[in-house]
Parts: sequence; structure tokens; C-alpha cells
Amino acid sequence: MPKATRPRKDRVTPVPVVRLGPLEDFIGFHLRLAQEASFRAFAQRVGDRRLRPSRFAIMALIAENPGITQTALSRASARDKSTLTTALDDLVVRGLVLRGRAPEDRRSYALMLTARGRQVLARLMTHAAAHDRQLDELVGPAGKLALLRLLRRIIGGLD
Amino acid sequence: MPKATRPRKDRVTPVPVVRLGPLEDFIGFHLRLAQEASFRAFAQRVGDRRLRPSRFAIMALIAENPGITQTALSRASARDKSTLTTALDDLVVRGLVLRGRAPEDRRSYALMLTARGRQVLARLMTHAAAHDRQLDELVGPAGKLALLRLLRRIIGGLD
DNA sequence: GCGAAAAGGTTGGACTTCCAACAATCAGGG
DNA sequence: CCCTGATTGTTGGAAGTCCAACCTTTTCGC
Repeated sequence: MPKATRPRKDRVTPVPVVRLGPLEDFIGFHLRLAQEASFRAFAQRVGDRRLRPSRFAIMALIAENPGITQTALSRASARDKSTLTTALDDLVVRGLVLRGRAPEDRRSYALMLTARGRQVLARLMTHAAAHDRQLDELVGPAGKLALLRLLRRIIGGLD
Repeated sequence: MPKATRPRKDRVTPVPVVRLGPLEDFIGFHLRLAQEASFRAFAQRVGDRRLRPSRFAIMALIAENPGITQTALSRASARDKSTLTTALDDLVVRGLVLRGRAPEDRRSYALMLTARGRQVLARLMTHAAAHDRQLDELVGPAGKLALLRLLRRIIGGLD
């Protein structure tokens, strides 16, 4: 076997060592770093800057719950309803989402995907699945189950 | 005493069930929900809206690494360096952080906490510790270790 | 029915954040 | 030395986000 190139492990990049101190053991800090890394990887995978993870979640939730209201969508995606107003304005203008009126409650809208919205979502879903597989490989199958279980406890316990 | 209005009848709040579909199993989606919940609980605990989790992390990292540069702080906190410019402007104006010049490299600054910055950080740290204990109780001691281990794998694996 | 409270959605304002482009400084090869 | 490229930090622009206030509509107690 030719020892052509040395592994990059011996790289002498002078990345300064930063001590984390108490942050080393804080769950919240690590949640933020992991979420940031995950979103960045997802966004990079998709490429289109107008279809970031939040838009994907919105569309996926509408697809699973046709006729959902903006407030219900707000709760499910953990975003303020005013945030959804502008996001949905954008998705409607781009022809991906329909804001139908709900006849039984004239205050609310009934959200649905357009045919083109379903196409775009399908493409995003393949990226999301690939992204999730990448995360799966990092934590392993047992790790994934444990991770989801722990995250759900935090999500449900802090309401 | 003003006329008492009777409280409304306690009714079972009809929180609409939202189906998550594929999102049910996506790690990234749950990371975001957990981070959002944690962030919100921390902010509520602290109260002061000008000392949110990101400011806390910045100050904690400076305290652990006196003389750190903005770029190193940017990497450690996973925030763009331009984000740190404005955040540090604010902390400096409020007398919590010092931007000292680094004599050996006149491009960079050497960040340090002021005495008042250390006081403020100490107060934030008690809130952070209480917050983390709350998370500990949700996941249990073994769960915390597992969670940190899994999150670190994701953080390190997506670079 | 009536009136007050609650709920759905929008608007305006303030922050945060990223990215791209830039100026100043440093490092290395010729 | 000098030129080129890399690094550090700032600026400007765009987008995302929350909160508080508000309007409309619905619900509920009386």
C-alpha cells in the first residue's frame, strides 16, 4: 500500500482552543449548537434560500393537515402567528399555498397546498429524508430513538 | 371593589390534534422545537429582555476565555461574526464587556468582561443553572448524559 | 338576545441573524 | 522587499422572529 498522502488528522490548523466552562454541561447550549448545525446542513442541501427549514415545516404540516388554521399551524411549528402571516403571504404569492376561507368560522383561514406546492414539498421531502439519514448515521439507530424520546420530553415538559 | 365578573366555565380546551406526518420522526424538527422551548423557558426565567440566551453564551465564553477574539467567539457560539459586532457593541455600551486591542495582531480585539459584566454574568449563571436543573429533571441523570453525547455527535459531525 | 371575554389574524416596531462586500492588517513566496 | 492571499472586523441589505396593540368574529354567561 502506498503511503501517498497523510491523513488530514495531522493538519496544523491553529484553531484556537476555546474553553466552554459551565456551558460544557448545559443542555440548552448544546441544543442550540445542534439545531444550528442541522439547519445549516439542511439549507445547504436544499440550496434554494427561499425554502429554508421553517418553510419546509410549514408546508409539511399543511400537507398533513389540509384545512388547518394559521393559529394551529403556529402552535405546531412553534412560531408566532404573526411570523406565519408573512411566511404564508410569501408562499401564497409564490403559488404554493392556498388560503381558503373557512365557512364555519369567518375569522380563520383554511390552509391547503396547491398542486405546485405539493410538487415542491415532495422535492424538499427527499432532501429532508436524506438529511435525516445523515443525522441517523451520526447517532445510530438506537441513538435516534433515544434522542427523539429525550427531545420530546423537553418539548412537552416546558410548555 | 368593582363588580365581580364570574370566571368562565372551565371547558376542555379543544386543542386541535395536528398530525406531524414525516416530521414525527425527523430529528431536525425536534431539535428546533426543543431549542425553542428551552430558549423561551430561559428567557422567561431571566426576565430582562436584553439578556437573552445568546448574550449569556457570549458573556460566559468571554469569561472562560479572557482575551478571546471576536472570530473565535463567533465560532464557539456558532454565530456570524457580523452578528457579534452588534451584540458586542451593545455589551460594551452597557459596560459589561471591554474591547481591548491585541498588541500582537492589530486586526483583532481582545475581549474581556468588566467587573460589572462579571456581576451580571454571575446572576445569569444562577438562572442558567436552575434552568438546566429543570431540564435535568425532565430527562433524568442518565438521560442528560445520553442527550449531551448525542447532541455532541451531531454538532461535531455536521461541520 | 346582550355584553363581555376569548380567539383568529394582521400590523407596526424592535431585534436578531445571516450573507456579501469592504477596509485594514498579517503571512508567505519569489 | 513586494505582491498576493488569508484573516479580522465592520457595514449595508435582506429576511426572520417576537411582542404588543388592534380589528373582526365567535363564544358564553346571564
